[in-house]
Amino acid sequence: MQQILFDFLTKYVPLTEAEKNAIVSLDIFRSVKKGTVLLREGQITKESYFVLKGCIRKYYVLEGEEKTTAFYTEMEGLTPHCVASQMPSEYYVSCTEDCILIVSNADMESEVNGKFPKFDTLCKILSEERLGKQQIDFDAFKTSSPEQRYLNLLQSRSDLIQRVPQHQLASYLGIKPQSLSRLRARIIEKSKE
Amino acid sequence: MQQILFDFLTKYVPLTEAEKNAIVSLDIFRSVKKGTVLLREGQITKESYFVLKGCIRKYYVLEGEEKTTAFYTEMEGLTPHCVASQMPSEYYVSCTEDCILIVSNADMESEVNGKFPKFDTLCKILSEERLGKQQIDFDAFKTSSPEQRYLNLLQSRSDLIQRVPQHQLASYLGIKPQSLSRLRARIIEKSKE
DNA sequence: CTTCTTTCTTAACTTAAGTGAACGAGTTGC
DNA sequence: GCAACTCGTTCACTTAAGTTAAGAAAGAAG
Repeated sequence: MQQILFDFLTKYVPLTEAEKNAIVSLDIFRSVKKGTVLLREGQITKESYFVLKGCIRKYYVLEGEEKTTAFYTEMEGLTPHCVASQMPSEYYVSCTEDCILIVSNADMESEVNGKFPKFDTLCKILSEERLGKQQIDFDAFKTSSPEQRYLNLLQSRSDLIQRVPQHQLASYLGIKPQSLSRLRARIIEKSKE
Repeated sequence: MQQILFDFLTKYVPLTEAEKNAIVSLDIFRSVKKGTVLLREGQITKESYFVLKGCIRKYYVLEGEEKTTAFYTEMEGLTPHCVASQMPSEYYVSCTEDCILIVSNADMESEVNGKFPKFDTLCKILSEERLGKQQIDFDAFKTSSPEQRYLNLLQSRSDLIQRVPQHQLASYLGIKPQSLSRLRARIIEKSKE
């Protein structure tokens, strides 16, 4: 399991054996059961989550309704907003599948950064990469209709459509579950012609 | 003008006189006329833009139509996706007003970072702050209707509604100009009751 | 000042998403 | 095995956004 992490990291920066051992000694690997809530609305945490296996989900509860805004799967990470702001979280984070996660602590990170400046560079690269990717995603969302968004998802992250409940997918696409059902029926109808 | 920049920067990290002089000597301040296109689709640039005064706008041209996805006003910055990827840009950047900008070059930045490691820290803080803010914005966009988005904009960035053409605002809200007109009329109608 | 263009609004009509309700399939728990 | 629950789908109806077109208002150019 650790090897998966090292394979991922060394794509960005080379790591010495000492550095690898330092990472392992942090004891950050954690197995989590499906349905576990990692963060609740109102909580303040210093933990960030990185998915090695499985899928975690971020959602708001607005007027009693769950609104899913993001899924994180293999090799994707989530640092809750409240980690930086130290304000109560506006949203929940939970596991939609059994997961193997890396759970890291903000304090711990700064300590590691002190010892290995390389990690600072790594964090900067990763955060800028994510910022760029997210901007593209946001732009695509703004400029397309629900149907286009669904077709787009089918292209870019078709695994999500298989592994995630439809009603969670719906709010991820910015619509209601009924509309997603209808939209899918419409697409199938079109493809028959 | 330079003082505005220093005031902004020293909110994040303290700066020595030497560092301030180093910044000034880079000759990065630029006055730009309204309507100037800073980046075109298909171009590859290494320039980032930071707005000291005025407003710049990011837009796609899809099927002959302009789709505005972001505005950057005072103390906001834009690093085009193509700076990191070195792939042709998918979008345009232009000035919606006369602007005073800081135009910085990726090569230049790494040079400055070498001399003053503090700037590396500053970049990391700024990029993480922007990432967090953008995630919140994206979530709010996904979980709300066009009308709610407009009311939200009225609260959080009412200046934009005054200073930016309606048809650009419309695609920023993910709708057509006609729908924005109608939506505004609807809101006024409601408030009369 | 006049002309041309861009921008904004309004209207009628079409299309798609929201809403509320109902139904069957699959789970869970007793 | 049966009741309770969740989940996905379908239907009828309502509401809002897309589309096409036309006209008024404001700006820019000559």
